[in-house]
Amino acid sequence: MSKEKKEGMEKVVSSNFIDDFIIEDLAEGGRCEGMQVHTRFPPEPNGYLHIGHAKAIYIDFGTAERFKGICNLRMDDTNPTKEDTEYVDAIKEDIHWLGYDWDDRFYYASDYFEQMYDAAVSLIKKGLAYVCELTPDQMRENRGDLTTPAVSPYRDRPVEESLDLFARMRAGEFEDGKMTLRAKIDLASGNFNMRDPVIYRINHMSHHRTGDKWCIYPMYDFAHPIEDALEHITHSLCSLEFEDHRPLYDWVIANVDLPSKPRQIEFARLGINNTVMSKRKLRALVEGGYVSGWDDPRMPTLCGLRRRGYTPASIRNFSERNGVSKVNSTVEYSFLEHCLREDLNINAQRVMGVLRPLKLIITNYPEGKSETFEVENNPNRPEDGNRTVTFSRELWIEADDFMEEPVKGYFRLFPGNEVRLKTTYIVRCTGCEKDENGNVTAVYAEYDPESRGGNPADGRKIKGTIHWVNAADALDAEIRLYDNLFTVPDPDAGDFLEVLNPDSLQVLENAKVEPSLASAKPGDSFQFMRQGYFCVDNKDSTPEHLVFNRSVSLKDSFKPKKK
RNA sequence: UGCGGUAUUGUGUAAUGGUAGCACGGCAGACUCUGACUCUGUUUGUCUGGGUUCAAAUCCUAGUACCGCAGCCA
Repeated sequence: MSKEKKEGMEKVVSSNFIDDFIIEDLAEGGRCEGMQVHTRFPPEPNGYLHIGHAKAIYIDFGTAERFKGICNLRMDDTNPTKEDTEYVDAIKEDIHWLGYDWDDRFYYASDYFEQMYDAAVSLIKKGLAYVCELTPDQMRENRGDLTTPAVSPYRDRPVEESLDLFARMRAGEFEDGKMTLRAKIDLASGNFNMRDPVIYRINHMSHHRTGDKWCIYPMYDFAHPIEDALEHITHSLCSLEFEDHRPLYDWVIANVDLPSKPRQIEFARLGINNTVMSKRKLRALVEGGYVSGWDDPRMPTLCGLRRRGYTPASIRNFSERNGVSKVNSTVEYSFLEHCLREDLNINAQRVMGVLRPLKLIITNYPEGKSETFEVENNPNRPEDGNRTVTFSRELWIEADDFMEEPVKGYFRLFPGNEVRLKTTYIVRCTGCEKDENGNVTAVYAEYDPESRGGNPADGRKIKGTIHWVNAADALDAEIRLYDNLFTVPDPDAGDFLEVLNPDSLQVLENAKVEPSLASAKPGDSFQFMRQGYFCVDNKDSTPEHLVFNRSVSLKDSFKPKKK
């Protein structure tokens, strides 16, 4: 769906309700006629970004992009008790990785503490703010309820007195929790955010950037509109739970002298099934040792998804195709996987890797002989060229590509059946060898020398093609297979730790992969033919000990039919 | 009981008074040196009841359900 903006403007593709509002605002006589759209992404530096943030990033940066506007990156660091500088770089890295950039517009809310203080003073002078001495407990008791108004005995404190107390709050004369600065709005409002909200609190704690310069800090509701206005943000996009805060946002904009008047628009945040997204729960997974860290490949964090093998394009597509609305919704995890497969199918090089190796011995192929074949790297991109694979008498094949007694519909290797070994020869299974427990230890086959290149001389149809690696020069590899972290679609419904999937990680120590993978770099993605997409682990893989993560399996429509 | 939101197929999202469409999933088939990819077909939907209109997902009205809000968090 595309929509025409007013005369002279570019076409906006992929319109949503936010775009519609902006189009209105930009129109003749609109709120920001003639202005450049200016948004911001304002994370609090208190944790790692996750796939839910990717949606917000897509909306903030993407909306600006569609309107040929700009988007700032701003650390919303108004609460020193929760924030740390360690997260700042990780946040920047993740945003850049996704493919977005803020040029030189990187800011901190703490850059504006002085202006915010002045703004607070101006409110006091206007009689629109007062110093309140209710303790946190007392304030809770006096908040009233749904139908009963709140009360504060300090509401009518003279301006001069509030001015004096506020200055002394800043000077550090009072201990934490002793007093607050409150906006004087409406103690009887049905919207609790308007019942004289606290806009400054005392907190004697070092801030990660301003150190000990301040011992009073502005609250989000007071700080955010000021940050937005000072940066000339035209549209402040945030998630639905701030809808109730918009009247307060607008109140601050209306009552503080500011250089611009931003508009807040709220959208629904992203939910995905079979995982959790709250910072608190992700932290519990890390700190409880249920995962190896914030970048564990099972985590929905951006660093986890990156390590898992997710590409920036797949996540951007996922975000874009989910759309933007005000409906709380939960997207199926399989859609994220689809977006990854779609990208990697086009771009990932094909290789052969055997996850659970089983020896195949071609009894009529001469011992000591070997020959080479050229294989295309990616059938979707001929320009990616070919590579060479070596074939000889002993190969590794996938254990489940052989069944001594085939199920109905099975057309891989079983005694008497013919199968093609990818790009090389057709072989007919002649039997297998078993140990004393009945486990198959090797499979025997005879090859058809006339089928070099994969096609039989007489034109007979061969249904199955299986992948293999040459035993003589195969590389050992560790392969990590991942499954959902949780066994239920909605782990948030109850105690999420109760429904952890005990089998979310499976390690295969003895995989065999083709020698071309020796030069693979950390993070490189490949399609292991007939298996799935795998990437070189960006932490644990070394040339001596290759480690691959399965990013996502290939779809598999084979269902053994029970007769 | 107050305030603010939201309801379109299994899931997500379009349609802004004029054929309810798209994507994912599912099912069936074609193709195939990946049981992949690709292609084709197919299934299922406007929260409910009234009303306005030639025509309603859309407007009006009365309900219902769900989500969020009573931090000195963001």
